[in-house]
Amino acid sequence: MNTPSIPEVTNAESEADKTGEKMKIILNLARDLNQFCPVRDVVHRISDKWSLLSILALGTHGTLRFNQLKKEIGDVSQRMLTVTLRNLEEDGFISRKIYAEVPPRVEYKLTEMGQGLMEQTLQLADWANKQLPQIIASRNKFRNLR
Amino acid sequence: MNTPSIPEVTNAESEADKTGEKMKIILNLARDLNQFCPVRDVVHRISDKWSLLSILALGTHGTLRFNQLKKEIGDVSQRMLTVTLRNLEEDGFISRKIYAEVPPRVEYKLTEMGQGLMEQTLQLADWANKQLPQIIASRNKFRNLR
DNA sequence: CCGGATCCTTCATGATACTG
DNA sequence: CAGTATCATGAAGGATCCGG
Repeated sequence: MNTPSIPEVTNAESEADKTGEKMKIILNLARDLNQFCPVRDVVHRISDKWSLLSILALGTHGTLRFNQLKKEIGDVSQRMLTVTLRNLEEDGFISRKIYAEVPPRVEYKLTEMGQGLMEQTLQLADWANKQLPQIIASRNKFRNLR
Repeated sequence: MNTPSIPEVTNAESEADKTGEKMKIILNLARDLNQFCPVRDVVHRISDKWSLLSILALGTHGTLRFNQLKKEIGDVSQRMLTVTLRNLEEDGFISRKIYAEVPPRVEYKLTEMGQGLMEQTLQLADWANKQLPQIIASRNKFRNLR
């Protein structure tokens, strides 16, 4: 029905104000390491080796079967792709549809929330790309000082 | 019954376009696992156990000495905090100023890029918070189906 | 006070073999 | 085709001791 679009928060001026608010929230949430921390949780989910690639592949192609996805990603083992997909499914980022056929067929696609996650990730990616030269420079500088 | 607010489709087309562009970029970058991948790199940097908390603590307090930072975070070991700070420093997210005194004093603070990283993280955190109920619901549902 | 060096534990990843 | 089961391994995290 509705493709999740990004709300108009990305204003440079109001961002400073909102940053303060957000900071309080995340600080409280991040501090309680023993409790449920959504931020750490989401970061952890996308930080493993294959989740991002899986999400991006599904985001690009819409719907993929297991082996299509495997081929698309390339060097992922069967086991790790299964694990990755289960985790993403568990959190509701992808949906899994099983067809009772012979041979079996299973189709994966992003849920609406999964698309939201992808967009968040793309924003971060966008930022990361812009910082890339500076990061590389910083690393080289750091190396030379040691 | 508070579903996370999904904005209406205001400018779905331009957003979709932008997303498509970004996707191509990140896909190419993410695919070359052997090469340098800024996205994976940044995600990896903030996904370890203490980086986020360190960044947030410094973002909140501006400048902190080592033990202040350690106390602020709470349950981090001396070693891991050192490692974390070195990594963040290496990439240029924090700066480290050493005072040649006895006893030694070292002050840490976010660089400009570090503040940018924090803001990116806060945006992700904001999104994660909104999705939290849905994620929890999905997990419970998943558990019950097994 | 800050942090390097060492050793140890735990967990994610992966190679391989097997199954409905 | 799409998994599950088992075993091996390497990296991350952590405890502890040492040093400037």
